[in-house]
Amino acid sequence: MTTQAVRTKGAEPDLQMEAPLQLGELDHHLGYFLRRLQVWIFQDFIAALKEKHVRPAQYSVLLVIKANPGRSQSAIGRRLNIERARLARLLHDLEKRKWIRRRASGCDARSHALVLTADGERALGQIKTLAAKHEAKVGEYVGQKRRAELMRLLRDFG
Amino acid sequence: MTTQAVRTKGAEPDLQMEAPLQLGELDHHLGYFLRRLQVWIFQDFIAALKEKHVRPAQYSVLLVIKANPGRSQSAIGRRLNIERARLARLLHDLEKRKWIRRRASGCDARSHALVLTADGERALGQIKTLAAKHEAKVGEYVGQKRRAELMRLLRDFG
DNA sequence: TATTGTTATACTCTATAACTATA
DNA sequence: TATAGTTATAGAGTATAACAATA
Repeated sequence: MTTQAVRTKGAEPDLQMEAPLQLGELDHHLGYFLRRLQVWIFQDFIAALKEKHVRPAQYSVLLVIKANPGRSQSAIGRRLNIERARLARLLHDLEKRKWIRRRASGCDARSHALVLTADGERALGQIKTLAAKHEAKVGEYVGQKRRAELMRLLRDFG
Repeated sequence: MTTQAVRTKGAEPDLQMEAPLQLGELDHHLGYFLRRLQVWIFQDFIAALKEKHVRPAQYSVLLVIKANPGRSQSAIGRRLNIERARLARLLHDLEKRKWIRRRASGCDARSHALVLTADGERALGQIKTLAAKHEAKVGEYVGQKRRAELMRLLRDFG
């Protein structure tokens, strides 16, 4: 930290400072900046939900099942852009916790109708409380006005 | 796709339509929407750079080394938020391709001074051309105006 | 033939810990 | 003691392919 010091004209000789690193062309890539904020938010979410052992993808699946009870795995997967192989394992885990049930579809013997169990509803209630606290922290970090603008600009891609 | 049909009042009886899935509370989480667009952009980037076998993280490291020749691994890692263990392996791979060199630092025997090789400069030139085409596609997908607004709102977090 | 869901494999990325050599 | 870099391991996410059952 003290090597390769850069002396700026007016700076104290003893105060050795590193030149800040430039981003180069990275500065013109939207994906880079999206990624940086997304990672910060997901890390905060994971920390906030750690006690419940719920990851972002699991949370999103629980919410979409609650909002659309009885729908099939393929429908959920299409909505959230989760690959069916991955969703199968994710749901297997949620079923082991007794948070969801896969019922017979009735219309199509190939597909399952996904629903939350009573346990799942209860757990999701607690999870939502933690997620709301997390989202409040996001608002502080990003700024309420900027958060609202980002939501408006990004909503079309969800 | 034809089961669990929902008949809307004025719709043709034969045209069976699925009700679109609701997002539930997910609709109020900035992280979800950020993630959806970020994933789209990264998938497009990976496809665009497939022939060069360059992943987003590798690209970002190459650009930052070029913009800041001679800096240490820890400096690069801090700037891009890449963990030092992961960066060590990433650089090992770039070194195998002869795109970068780790020189002795001169000031601190523990650290390496990272620089691009002539091969690396050449490769990066071609890579940048592909990345620019990709970024143009991002502009089309997102909309030029929206892209500019997002850049402005997100730049602080990069 | 196409779709739903399952299992399996491989690769990337992330998170840790343990280790060395230097500071 | 702390930092720079390396190696190893485990977990999550992603991308495939192959398969059985059903449409």
